[in-house]
Amino acid sequence: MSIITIPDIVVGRLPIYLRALNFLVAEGREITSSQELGDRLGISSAQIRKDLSHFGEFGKQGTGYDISFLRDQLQRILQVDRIWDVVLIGAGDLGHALAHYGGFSGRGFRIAAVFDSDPDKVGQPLANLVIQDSQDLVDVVRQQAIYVALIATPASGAQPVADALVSAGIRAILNYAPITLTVPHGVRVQYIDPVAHLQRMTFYL
Amino acid sequence: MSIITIPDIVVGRLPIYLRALNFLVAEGREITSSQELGDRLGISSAQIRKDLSHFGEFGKQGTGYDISFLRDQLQRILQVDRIWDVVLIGAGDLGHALAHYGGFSGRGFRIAAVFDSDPDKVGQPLANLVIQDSQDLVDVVRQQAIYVALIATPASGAQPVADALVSAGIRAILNYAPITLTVPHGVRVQYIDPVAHLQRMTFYL
DNA sequence: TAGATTGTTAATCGATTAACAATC
DNA sequence: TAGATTGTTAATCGATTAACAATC
Repeated sequence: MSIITIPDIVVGRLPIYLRALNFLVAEGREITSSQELGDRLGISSAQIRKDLSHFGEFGKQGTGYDISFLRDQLQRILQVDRIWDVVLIGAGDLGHALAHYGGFSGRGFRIAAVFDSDPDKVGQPLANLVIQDSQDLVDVVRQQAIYVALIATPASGAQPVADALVSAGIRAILNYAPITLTVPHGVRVQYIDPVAHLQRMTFYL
Repeated sequence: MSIITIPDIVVGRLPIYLRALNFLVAEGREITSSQELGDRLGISSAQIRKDLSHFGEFGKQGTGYDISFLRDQLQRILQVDRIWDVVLIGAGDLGHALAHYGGFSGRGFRIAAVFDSDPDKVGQPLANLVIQDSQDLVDVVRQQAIYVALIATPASGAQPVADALVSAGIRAILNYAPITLTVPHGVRVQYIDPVAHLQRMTFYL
């Protein structure tokens, strides 16, 4: 038996390729090349071809890639040729910004429920939703069969929320709280910490 | 002549180490080890020791690391033992969330100016600032000697804004717009695209 | 001292790139 | 056909890990 695994670093570049292809589609372009794509993204053309070769043959020698076709293929590979319901925990400023963000739909995601533990917020409307009580988080996530979560709570609440999410069946967490989460094997976590990104740059200034 | 360069991937982990050390300080802890730090972060102890060894010797054999001391050293290395003024462009939902975010101060940053191109927003207060006209962006950034920027505009505006920022002397850009920016050598860019992070995880679901 | 943990070396592992045959 | 660009191989490059002497 042979298990073929795709390097995670390759998976991480696919959304960037997809984003660029959508941009090219919006520009009205029909054909591109690994060279052009690489120039735009600051990635070598060889790397793009190698990355794509893990999944199949999507181009034509001498011509390049049909942009719409390659986009469809990447959407399929990343499983965003469907819409994923997402649960949002935390209805503070960041939660509000995420709830109003127009960029999820069209790229495979929809915020389907919002939770907060503040009694003053529970019951209030947020975008097209109503803020629910965090006490009901596990039940609702389980019942609605939601597998993707955004954590937008203060750092102190993030680990307990993550534990609850995992027990409710969540499989992917995007964590905005500036803390490293501990989750069981099989649950994926990505982090967004703007300060960490800034600090990575000030090193060079 | 020999140029010793630190791998960027190492620089990228330092803010994670720093964050964990601050967490340990908050817990009242005084000493830690590469083993404990690695367990918390999901990183091997060897990697942590190797990363730190690029910058000096910060530990004691048999004992480990003095948490406060190592934190101070990392702050110095990352140059966040000072406060960097940051300019924020875009006063939409995300801009509001960033302006109100309490996590910048204490980690080396302070939003010092906010800009938007919408005449209805210019002049309005936002957190402890007043939204300024994007037309004045270059002048203000230059005069206040700001080197770090947050782009929180729609995708369509991000590249022109980046061009203006570069001409104003900005050296580090954290870009929330879902688009790859083209900037001159010497200007650093980091990206935050929540959808890209989510797509990287749905691949595995 | 005995036990523990660092800093560093060398080996391993994995990712990137250069190059080119295949072919549109 | 001539020119262009893919997909793939092999070489290079770089990052991670295992192991251990040094030493607190």
